Amino acid sequence: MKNSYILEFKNALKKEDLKFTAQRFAIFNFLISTKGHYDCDQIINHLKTKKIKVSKATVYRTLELLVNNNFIRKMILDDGIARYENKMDSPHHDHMICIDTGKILEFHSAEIEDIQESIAKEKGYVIVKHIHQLFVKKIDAK
Amino acid sequence: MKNSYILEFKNALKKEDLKFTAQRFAIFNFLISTKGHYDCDQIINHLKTKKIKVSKATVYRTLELLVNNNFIRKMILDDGIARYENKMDSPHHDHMICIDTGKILEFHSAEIEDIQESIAKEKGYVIVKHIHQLFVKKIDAK
DNA sequence: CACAGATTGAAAACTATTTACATCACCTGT
DNA sequence: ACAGGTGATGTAAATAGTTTTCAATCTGTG
Repeated sequence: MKNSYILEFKNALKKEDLKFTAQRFAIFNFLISTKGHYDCDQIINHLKTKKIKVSKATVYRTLELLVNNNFIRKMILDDGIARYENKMDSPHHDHMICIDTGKILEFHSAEIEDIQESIAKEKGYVIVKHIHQLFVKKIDAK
Repeated sequence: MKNSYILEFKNALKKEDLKFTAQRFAIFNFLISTKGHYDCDQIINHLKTKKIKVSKATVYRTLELLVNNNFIRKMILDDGIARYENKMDSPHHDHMICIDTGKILEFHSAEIEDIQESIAKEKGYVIVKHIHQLFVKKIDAK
């Protein structure tokens, strides 16, 4: 992880008059150093393997903080469970989820985004955010 | 509601060896006669105004039945709450949700669907289903 | 280095949904 | 019409993810 990220994190905390704590940093550090998509339990388990114990409450509180400060992105699949992913190194994208393996791939289409925009505009709206998830399976799987 | 729909419903029940009951029909009838998007509580409340009392458990059980038989469509917004809508008279579409009013509009773009397909194909997948929701607000709202 | 106030962890509270189970209703054969 | 068996319903408890409460602990500042 780039050193500047830690600074950005500390600045974001300072801006909101929040304290830099070991728990907050551990969660930030894990998500910012990976490209995966994790839910709350996976984050706790990962930290546990690193001998870092953080409570569920703190994880959720920190995740909300990181989302609000644009360090990470929250996505809710249709199982209703929230996953979180690094947003700092990754430009906007949407997701393909393999229904057999659970594997999550990313995709992006400027074309789709443009069409979306014009559809909203046509009805007198602007898009604030969007969710676009493709649930897929391998072509060769029978 | 077209009479043939009732027949289709009865046939679907028969096919699964399920009984035609007042509760099942009330829920089916409400959703099939409307164009809106409703969650479980809204459905129960609506039926209550018609003096029909149905338990939450039965509503969920019936909704699952109706989804499986393609009478209705289930959509989960990112608040994690499931909404259900008539699928019989409505071709496939996606949703725009106004973040200020909660109003749900429908949209469809064959162009987007085509691009989606080719994106999935490119990675060796086929799309089984997809979720595409635009969270929007009125252009003139400040 | 002390202290006010923020943060944490544990457990309880919440919310939507699902399940267990006893009761009730429907369908069939008589 | 009636009895019996099976499926359906309602109530309440169980789940599961997430949020909140609150006492104990830690942090940044003076």
